[in-house]
Amino acid sequence: MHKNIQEELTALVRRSLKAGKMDKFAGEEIALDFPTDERFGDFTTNIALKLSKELKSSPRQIALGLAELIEKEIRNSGLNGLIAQVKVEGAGFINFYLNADYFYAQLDRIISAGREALKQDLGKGRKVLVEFVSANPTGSLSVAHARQAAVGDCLANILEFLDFKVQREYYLNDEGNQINILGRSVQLRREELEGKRIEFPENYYQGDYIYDIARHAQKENIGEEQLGDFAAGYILKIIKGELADFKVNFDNWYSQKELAKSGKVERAFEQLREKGLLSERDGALWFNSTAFGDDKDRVIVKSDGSQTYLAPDIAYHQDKFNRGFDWLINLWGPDHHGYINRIRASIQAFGHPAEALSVIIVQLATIFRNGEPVQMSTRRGQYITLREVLDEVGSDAARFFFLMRRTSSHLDFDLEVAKKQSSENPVYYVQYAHARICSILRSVAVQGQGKADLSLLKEKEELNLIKKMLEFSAVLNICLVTRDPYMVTVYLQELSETFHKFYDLHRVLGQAEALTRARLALIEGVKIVLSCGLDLLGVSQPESM
RNA sequence: GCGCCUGUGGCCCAACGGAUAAGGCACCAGCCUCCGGAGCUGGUGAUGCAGGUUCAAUUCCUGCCAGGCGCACCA
Repeated sequence: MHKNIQEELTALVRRSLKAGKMDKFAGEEIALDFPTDERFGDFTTNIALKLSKELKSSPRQIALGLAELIEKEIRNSGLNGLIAQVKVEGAGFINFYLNADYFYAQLDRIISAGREALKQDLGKGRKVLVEFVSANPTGSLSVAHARQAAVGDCLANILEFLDFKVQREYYLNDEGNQINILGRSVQLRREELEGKRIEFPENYYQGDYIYDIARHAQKENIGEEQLGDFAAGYILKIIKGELADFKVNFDNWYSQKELAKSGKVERAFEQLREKGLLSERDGALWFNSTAFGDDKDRVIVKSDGSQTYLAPDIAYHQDKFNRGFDWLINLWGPDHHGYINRIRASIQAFGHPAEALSVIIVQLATIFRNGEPVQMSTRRGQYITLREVLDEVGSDAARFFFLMRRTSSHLDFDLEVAKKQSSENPVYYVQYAHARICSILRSVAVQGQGKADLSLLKEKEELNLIKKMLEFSAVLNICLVTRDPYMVTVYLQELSETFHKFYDLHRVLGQAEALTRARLALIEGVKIVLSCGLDLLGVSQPESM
């Protein structure tokens, strides 16, 4: 019951508008929000402010009139016991104050149903493909990939929680120029190990791991032609290990090599040609992407007959749709942002709506140590790797930190702060709240006999805690709309803070039995929400620390 | 030159167009005979500049200033 109070209140306002002969505004979008401050009730609407111009009346006057109608509607509907008061405040906001019973009922729902109570069926089973990381198998994953992995995995978790059917995919660049260079790099190192004099080009892979691969190639007697594949396979195993330790699991690894073999690229070309979207100029084959708003047309087959990277990519994205996905989410680094328009043009060329592709540009993370940026240089193979971050701060802190800022913002990641086990470190702040709750629950010998009387929770801090818990669903909604999971980290810190404040002022144990039981139920509810949120982030929920 | 991201107290950073701009660090003053002090309470202190849209702008638009990144028949 009253699973979605926001919707009910929205309908209520709409009915009131009609009752006030303001039918023509009833179709208007009515925002019912959590107020910015607890003093402004439990829900608020700015509809009177919005209508004031058209109605040529002051917002306060409109609000007062509308509030009266709303109160009448409330008396006529079943919401009487739910809404305590409707007040016009500020410039003309209409604020709803709910009865505590509503909050007790909601808390009860969470305790009884657990995590299920927090789910929403917004996705309705829609199939969505989240493609992320997709790093070339030519070296260990960098911190840039790490952030993409954290964001992509967390976003996928949230979408799944909201009833989308999600597949996590890694596009594997397992052939082409980079793999050739990788193979030649290994070949040269192998010759070097055999005592030959070599000259190692600057654009070859410089890292020491190339020697390791060369040694294995020696031992296994790999032919020069197979070296690229061998090395890529070797590195792919390393990457998979790094991702596994980062708790990121892909459902599918999509091989570019197999895509090339499948004939799908040629088929995509044919279809584009039929649509008149290919042209030959200067000895090259171009995709007329300007037809769909791109700045300029793009080459897909170079004048030397070889394909550009765009060619398989067009076929790849078309294949995503052919596999039944109707929403594609791609996470790319900022260096790829110029690539968005041409890929979007390609999906439009095949008749898909532009919105079917969402590209999330994951800004870079700079690693700091004691406030000093740590220098990176991919050229020498000396970039900071995911592995190093994991070894130093662990998966929990790493995931939380990578998710702590808006994805479109640069992120400063201080290794020393992430290692600290103190209040400076938000991961511990949140996990500590969870562990504290578990600790209390542990010290209760007998639990759960008899139903808790939640109406005993009358303290401000107790009600604040319930209200905060109920915001969780709205937070996930924002994550969906903004396609950015970072709000979850902000929310979990707020919920933890609300809990710590409650804990400081009120004792759970040693109260009158009925009150203790009610407070145990309360913190059990907090535990469910905290645990759910941490789980969506991919961060563990320790029972003790 | 074009495009993208970012400018909020000494430092880091929040606010799906709303009400008195939220937290944290640092600094100052407090709180454990009591469920975990990895916690809590109080204090000082902020929206780069100039216009515009709006009942309302940190948020949207334009211009400028500053920082980061990208602009291939590379991947």
